[in-house]
Amino acid sequence: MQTLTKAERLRSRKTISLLFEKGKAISIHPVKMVWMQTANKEGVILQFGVTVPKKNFKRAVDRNRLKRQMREAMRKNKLQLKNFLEEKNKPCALLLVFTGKEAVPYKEIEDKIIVILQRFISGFSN
RNA sequence: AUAAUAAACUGUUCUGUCGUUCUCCUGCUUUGGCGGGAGAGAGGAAAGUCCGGGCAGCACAGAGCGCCAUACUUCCUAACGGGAAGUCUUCCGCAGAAAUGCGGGGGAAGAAAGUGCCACAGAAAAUAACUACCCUUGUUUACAGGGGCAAAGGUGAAAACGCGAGGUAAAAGCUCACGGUUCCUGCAGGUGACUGCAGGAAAGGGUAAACCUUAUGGGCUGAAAGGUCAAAUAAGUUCCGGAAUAAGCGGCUCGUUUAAUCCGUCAACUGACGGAGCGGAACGGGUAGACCGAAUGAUGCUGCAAGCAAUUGCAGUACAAGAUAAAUGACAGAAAUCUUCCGUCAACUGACGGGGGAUACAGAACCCGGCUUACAGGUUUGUUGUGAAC
RNA sequence: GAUUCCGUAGCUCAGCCGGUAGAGCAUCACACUUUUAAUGUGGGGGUCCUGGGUUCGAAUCCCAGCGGGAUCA
Repeated sequence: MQTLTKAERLRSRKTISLLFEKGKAISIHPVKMVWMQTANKEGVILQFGVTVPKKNFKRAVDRNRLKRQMREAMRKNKLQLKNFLEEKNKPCALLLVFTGKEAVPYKEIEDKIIVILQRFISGFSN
């Protein structure tokens, strides 16, 4: 299912600030992913959020568009990750940060996110 | 016809797949959710946060001082530093010999209440006097002292009303004619700023986006305001109730008096049903949280009327986003508009076919009224240039 | 969402109640030295963020914009 429900979004301010403090990062230009394990309170195996710094993109329109594209790429490609995490029973929180200075086409964002997820899965096993 | 420029209006459409927020209907369920269907889902500037309000909390006897903002007139408005219509003045463009007219931009309380400042140059930058001119004293030319004057010279952004005549030792609004400026008075027009005419007075550089004076307005803070709840409660859902409710009085588990609402449908003079609201019971989530504030309003649209207009009144009609690490999207295809290239027809402009490119500025964050700024393409109007025809 | 400050030489900053824009470091040339560094002497380098306005005159005063920073749970 390529859905994206409210429970799958990372909404807690506390978790987000914790992620920036203690989370581990995987970076492939122009996207950086911060992740950490969480306690499985709500029965959700995976929570993620997206963010674009205001410093690099002044216009709200540009930021919103990049966030939508990243969210869309995640929505399409998260199924494999979800199954993997369910096998291990290790709930995780992810945060995707767009670190590039200029906007890139959607295709590139999607490819890079797929690479990041694969690296995350292979790195998590070890 | 075309190009430039200014203003106003407008702000691309459709289909497919997957997905998202809210509302309604519905199925399953461990009551937490999961699935299906339908509907609604960014702007003219949502932006900048430059003004003005609503709203909320706090403060508050009255007056004064201080601080901030505004400043021609009349009107509009909830209010405004906004808007409309005007007055005077100045600058730019065009027409014209000029007067003046048309279009556009700026300015206008007070410099005649007081204080300050005006570099360099210049005698002097605001109680003027260097050269020069005139009178006079020292024996005479020269030179020096005293006095008069402000016409001529040069400096400067700016030099003490302009010009002519009279006048004088030499001069000077010192006097007079003409002209200009400011103020006062009267008359006429206008709601008014102001304009015209007549009379009188005065000589006074600039600067208030220097201090300031006058008038008017402003209590302070800002939704991160503020409120309810938070380890068993709030919101919500389901079921039940019909005076269970509210206020006052009486020491008060109760009694008594008064009041007992609003909306919709059906019936018909007083009821029934449903909902809001009220009471009770059960269930009931998260934890930097939930809910209220918070989506019916100075609201939009249409028509009529008043007004030059901004705007206002009346009637009808509509309900039109509500997110919160923050929804309204991603991808693909087609159409439309603009532009460019090639080919054909045709003949200097277009038609047809094909290929390429572009479709802006920009994302609600409590809500309104303005202002400012950004903006592809299109439409309309004004001005100017060029070309053609008459 | 709200409040507030700043923008001047390549860099860090003065100058900000108006009158020709400066300092330190850097850079260039010369001297000193066998050479380099250090030192000394001299020089160059500025749309004072942009546009408009007030004024005789604006980096400075006023208005609008652009860019950057800080604070408020």
